[in-house]
Amino acid sequence: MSKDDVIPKLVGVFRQYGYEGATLSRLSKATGLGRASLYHYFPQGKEGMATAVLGYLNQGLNEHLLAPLQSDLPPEASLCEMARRIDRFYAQGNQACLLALLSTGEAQNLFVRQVQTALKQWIEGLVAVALEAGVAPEIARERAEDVVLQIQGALVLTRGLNDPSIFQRVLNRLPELLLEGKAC
Amino acid sequence: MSKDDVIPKLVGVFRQYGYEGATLSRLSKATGLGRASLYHYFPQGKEGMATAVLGYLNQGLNEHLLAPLQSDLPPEASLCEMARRIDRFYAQGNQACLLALLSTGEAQNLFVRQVQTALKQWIEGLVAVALEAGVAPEIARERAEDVVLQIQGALVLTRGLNDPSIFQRVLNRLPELLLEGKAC
DNA sequence: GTCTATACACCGATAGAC
DNA sequence: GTCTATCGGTGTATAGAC
Repeated sequence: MSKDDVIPKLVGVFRQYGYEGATLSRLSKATGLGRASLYHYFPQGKEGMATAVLGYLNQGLNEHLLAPLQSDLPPEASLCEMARRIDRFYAQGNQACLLALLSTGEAQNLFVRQVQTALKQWIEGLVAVALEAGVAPEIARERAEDVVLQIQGALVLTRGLNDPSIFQRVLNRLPELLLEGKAC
Repeated sequence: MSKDDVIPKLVGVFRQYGYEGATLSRLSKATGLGRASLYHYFPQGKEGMATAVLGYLNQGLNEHLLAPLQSDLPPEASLCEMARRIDRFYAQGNQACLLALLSTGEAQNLFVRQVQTALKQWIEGLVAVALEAGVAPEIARERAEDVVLQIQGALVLTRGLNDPSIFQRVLNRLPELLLEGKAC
C-alpha cells in the first residue's frame, strides 16, 4: 500500500472529529494499519497526517470543485455544476468542512497558512467566474467571499439545526448570489 | 466562591479550545481551582461543565444579544444594536461560536438539543423583528436563518483568512438583510 | 470547599522483531 | 512495510485528609 492509498482513508477521520479528536486509534482503525505503520508513512506523526490530508483536499478542491469554473460552460452553468459537486462533497450538508475545523483550537496555529491558501484559491476561482460574467471587480471579490461564507454558514446551521434544507437553499442561490444582475 | 462565579471562567476555555480541547488542566488553570474542586461544583465532570457553559451562554444570548430586538426601538435600530453587541461578544470575529464548536466531533451527540434550542431562539427573535417590520411570514423565517447563517460563515472566514473586515461587512448589512424593502 | 495523592485509560510516539 | 510491545505523558475521574 502506498502513501497515496492511505491518505484518503485518513480524510474521513479528520473531517468527522477535527484535529484533536482524530486520535491515532481512530486513524489506525480507519486505515487498517497499526500505529507504528502510520509512522512509517508519516514520520511527522499526526501533524504530518493532517498536513497531508489538507494537501489532498486542497488538490481535490481545485481538481473537482473548482474545475467546472474553469471549463467553457457559461458562468451560471458552471456555478450550478460546482454547487452539485459541493452538495456531494459535504454529503448534503452533513459533513463538516475541514478548513473550518482546523481554524479553531490548537490546530489553528499549526495550519493557518494551508487553510488560508485553500480559502483564497476557492475565492479566486469564483472571482474569475464573476469577472468573466461581467461583474465589476470590486463587487466580484465581495460576492466571491460571500459565496464561500454562506456555504460555511450553511454547514454550521444545517448541522446545528439538523435541517438539510438550509444547505440546499444556499446551494440553489449560489449562481444569482455571484452573478446577480449580470449575464443570467 | 459559588457555582455562578465559576461558570464565566469556564466559558473562555470552551470557546477557545472546543469540547475536546477544553482539558481539566486548562479549566483548572482558568478558574484557579484544583481538578477535584471542579468536581465539587460539577459532579457530572467535564460534560456537566460544558452543559452549564451552554446554559450560561444561552441565557446571555437572550438577555444581551436578543434584548434590543424586544425593546421599543424601531426594527432597524434594534438590529444595529444587536450587531454592535455581536461584534463585542465575538471580539470582532476573532472568537469562535460555541454553538458551532459543539456541533462537531464527539460533542455533537452530547449537545445537539441545547445547540438546537439556542439557534432556534436566536432565529425566532429575528423572525419577530422582521414580522413587526412588515416582512411576509414565509420570507421572514428564511431571512432570519440567513442572518444567523451569515454570522456563522463570517466567523469561519474571518478566522480562516485572518481578515476581520469580512465580519464587519456582514454585521453592517444585517439590517437590510433582514428588512430589505420594508420599513427601512 | 479546597487540597494532595492517586487510579486507570488513552494519548502520541518509538524500538525492534519479522 | 507491518507488527507487538512499550515508553513517558496526559486525559478524566475519585478517595480521603484538612
